[in-house]
Amino acid sequence: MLIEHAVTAADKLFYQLRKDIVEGVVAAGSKLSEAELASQYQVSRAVVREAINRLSTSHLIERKANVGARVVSLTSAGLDELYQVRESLEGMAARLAARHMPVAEIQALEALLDSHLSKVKGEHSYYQEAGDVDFHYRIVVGSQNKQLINLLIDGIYHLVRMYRVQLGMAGPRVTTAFDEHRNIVRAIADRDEELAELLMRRHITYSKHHIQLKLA
Amino acid sequence: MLIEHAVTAADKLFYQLRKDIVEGVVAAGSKLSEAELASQYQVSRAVVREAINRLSTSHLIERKANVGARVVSLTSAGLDELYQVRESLEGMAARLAARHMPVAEIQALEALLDSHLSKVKGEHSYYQEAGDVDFHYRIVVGSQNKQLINLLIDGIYHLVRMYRVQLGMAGPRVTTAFDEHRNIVRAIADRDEELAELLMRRHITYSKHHIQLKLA
DNA sequence: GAGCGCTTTATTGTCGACAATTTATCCATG
DNA sequence: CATGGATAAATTGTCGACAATAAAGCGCTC
Repeated sequence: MLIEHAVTAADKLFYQLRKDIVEGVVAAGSKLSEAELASQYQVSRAVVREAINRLSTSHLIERKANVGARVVSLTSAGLDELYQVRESLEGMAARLAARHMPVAEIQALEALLDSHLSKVKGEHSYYQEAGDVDFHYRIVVGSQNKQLINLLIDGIYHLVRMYRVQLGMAGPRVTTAFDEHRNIVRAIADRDEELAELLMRRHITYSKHHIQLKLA
Repeated sequence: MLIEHAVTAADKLFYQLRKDIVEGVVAAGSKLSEAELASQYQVSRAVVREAINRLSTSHLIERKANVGARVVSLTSAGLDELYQVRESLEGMAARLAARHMPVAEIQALEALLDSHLSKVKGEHSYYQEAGDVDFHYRIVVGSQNKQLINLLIDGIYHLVRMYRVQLGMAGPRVTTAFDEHRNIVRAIADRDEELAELLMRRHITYSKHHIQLKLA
């Protein structure tokens, strides 16, 4: 997983807030008061404002002039829209990864799946969280399209995680998702662009249905 | 075209800077000095910083901590990456527009093309600028996917325009693009999702090739 | 003369205070 | 009692000054 090093105070608060929002520590739909956050985190309002501004890049908040910022709400329609975009972009990422991903990175990805396999047998919890994120993350990077990488990694991924974390994602899907990952990597290793995109889109569709069960 | 009403001082500066960057008044690759901009536009550094932060959402600048912000540079590779993403997203927008766009909006879009047709015969300049932007804009809105709308309208569209404006876009393409628009609208009116996406993707590919001639 | 380290300069980051705007409260009026 | 408007409170927007960091300039050493 990528390590984002916080150099400035606004960085730290931004990462902290993003984490808290994704994990629901700061509730969805709640208002972000600048003064409140400033005293709570012991920083000036300037850094709070900067952190909030950056959160809007991740589509985690909505800001209105002279009114303030609110954490986005999680809705069924919102999940649909998000996953439509995600399917399109990540499908393309898988296609481009099949075209451009260096063999070294592909082998590393296969090794990652191997390490996941052993862990899946024991504890189910690890895999579906960090493991799945890491898997998708590597494929996106493998696409070698900076525009796409930014859009997904800095953008909608966090909102995706927010839906997944807060609406839960347990059950038998853990292991079936693993097989889907296997097949996607195989398609990439075979440089089969069509299949890689198809499998990735299908994988994401399954994932959406799984989340929607909780939402409906 | 959507009217973005500037309510705060940071809004105004943001829109102004975005316009200046897209049109090349502020050169691509140049550094954005906070102090310089503050005195130049007669505002405090706080609003300059806020405006610059928002520009990064549009992918028009790159910011490094403790160093500053630079306007992005226009490269051939960057154009490729941008248009790969654009093709994917706008292709999907056309597909969703064919599925969801209200008939009233479709008729308005057809009327818009009619009005363009008459103007194309006389002066070529109008159509390719505002006309084309307006056309794509309406289809994206017609998709009725907020996530997608934000990504395109507030995001990569401005970078797309930056490439087009600064690398030029003259020549015989003006009229052929008009026919492509016609066919896309027809597919949407026919609710033919597959064809709408296909034609949109092709349309964007043509557009890219046309720009690349200037860049190579 | 080239390269390294220190000092100086310039630029960004952070802070607290004030201004402008919105929201809440309260009183008057029908 | 509901409603509307004026006032008061709270919140965001903007400002100028100071702190921290990075870049530039300078002298020293080899």
